[in-house]
Amino acid sequence: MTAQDKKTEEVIMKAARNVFLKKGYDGTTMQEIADKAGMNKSLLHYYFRSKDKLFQGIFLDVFRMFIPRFSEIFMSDKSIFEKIEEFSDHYIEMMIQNPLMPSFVLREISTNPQSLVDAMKDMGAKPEFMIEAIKTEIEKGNIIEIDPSQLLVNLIGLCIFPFAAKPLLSRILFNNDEKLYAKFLAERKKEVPKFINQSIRKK
Amino acid sequence: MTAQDKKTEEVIMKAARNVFLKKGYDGTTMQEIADKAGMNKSLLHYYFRSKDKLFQGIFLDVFRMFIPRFSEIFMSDKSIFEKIEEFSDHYIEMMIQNPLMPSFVLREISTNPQSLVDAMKDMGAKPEFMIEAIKTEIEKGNIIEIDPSQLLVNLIGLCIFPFAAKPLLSRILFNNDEKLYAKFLAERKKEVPKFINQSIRKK
DNA sequence: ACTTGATTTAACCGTGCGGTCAAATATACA
DNA sequence: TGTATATTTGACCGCACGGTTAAATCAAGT
Repeated sequence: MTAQDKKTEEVIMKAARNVFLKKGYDGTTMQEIADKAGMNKSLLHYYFRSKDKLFQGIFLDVFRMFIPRFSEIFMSDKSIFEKIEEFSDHYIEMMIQNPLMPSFVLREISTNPQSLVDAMKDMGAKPEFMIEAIKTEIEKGNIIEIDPSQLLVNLIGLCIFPFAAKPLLSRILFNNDEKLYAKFLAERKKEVPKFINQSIRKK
Repeated sequence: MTAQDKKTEEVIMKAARNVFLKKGYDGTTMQEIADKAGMNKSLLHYYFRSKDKLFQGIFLDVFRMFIPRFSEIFMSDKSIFEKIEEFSDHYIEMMIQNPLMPSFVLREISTNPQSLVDAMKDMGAKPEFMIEAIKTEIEKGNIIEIDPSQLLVNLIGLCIFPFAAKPLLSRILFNNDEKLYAKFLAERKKEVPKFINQSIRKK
């Protein structure tokens, strides 16, 4: 009962996640999810009351993958350079494993951004920690003077952007050669922190 | 006749652009465009045969704004540092004027990326020029060794990302204070090239 | 075996979508 | 002014959407 219950629910969630990730909320129909899950459309409404409820669950799940190590990495006692290396490595690898996530999140954040920010805070992701960590490093003279918000956005942007713009970039840069683009992304795990640290390290 | 014609067509285009930019292709209905344009829904089909045709026109128009100065900037005989400054300044300013463009383009590129790349090439945007320009600078020893593709993606990403992620970033960093976020974006016009040039300049 | 409650199905509902069409109106020219 | 042509409208179509419901099926306890 409960076992079968969990299983059905998970089958639905998995199918819904795939379709929502690919097509976004508006582009997805309950029928398509039901087909992919191999069951009747009514069953989706039996387990999740509405398309909206189903989506909220999926979206929070996906978004949650972004959050947890955010603060953790920045609260360690390692150097800022190592933190940036760890951050880049961890998040780029995660997005290599889940390449549709960035576009999906960027696409859907405009719908209800506030609830997302609230969810973030509930999960314990406090960006102030990161801002503070950067500020401290500047005061200690370990890195050059820079607006911490600018640096933080640089770091996040450099990691996420190549995934969000993949359909264009892979064609423009590599004639749509998947292998080459995968290699390009993998190299960014080292390239991004190198690029940043070169910029902020005192000469 | 032609004058009124142009006017109606432009009214439609403008309304369509606004709605499409905000809600994307799937989230937009012909009825809403007609309402915003203050006319009958059938008139949209009279001027543009279908939702798809109307969208294609809008999208190419919007996308075209991104392209023209792309190659131009990189083909001048200025230094690579100045090119990066010009690029950042021009494109960030353009996105400040059209803040919905980045999310819109990123959202819709997955639908038919190839036709976009073709359109780009038709417009004379040859990314190879930029890649070559960077390669030359490396060979001349003006900047450090770096994969030109990586540097190019860094530049573009640093410019675009803060616009694509605005709903989240403005809340996380500035408690959703529009004025503060506008200031943050304006500062990036100087901050991005400074950040990049610091990283690639030989010590 | 029978009953009870949870799960799954098929048939259906109202709504809003993109799109069509014939009639009405405005425009231009003779 | 009359007529042909371009523009604009309102009524309508078929369809697929999200969602509901009542009946069928399944699982478990007695």
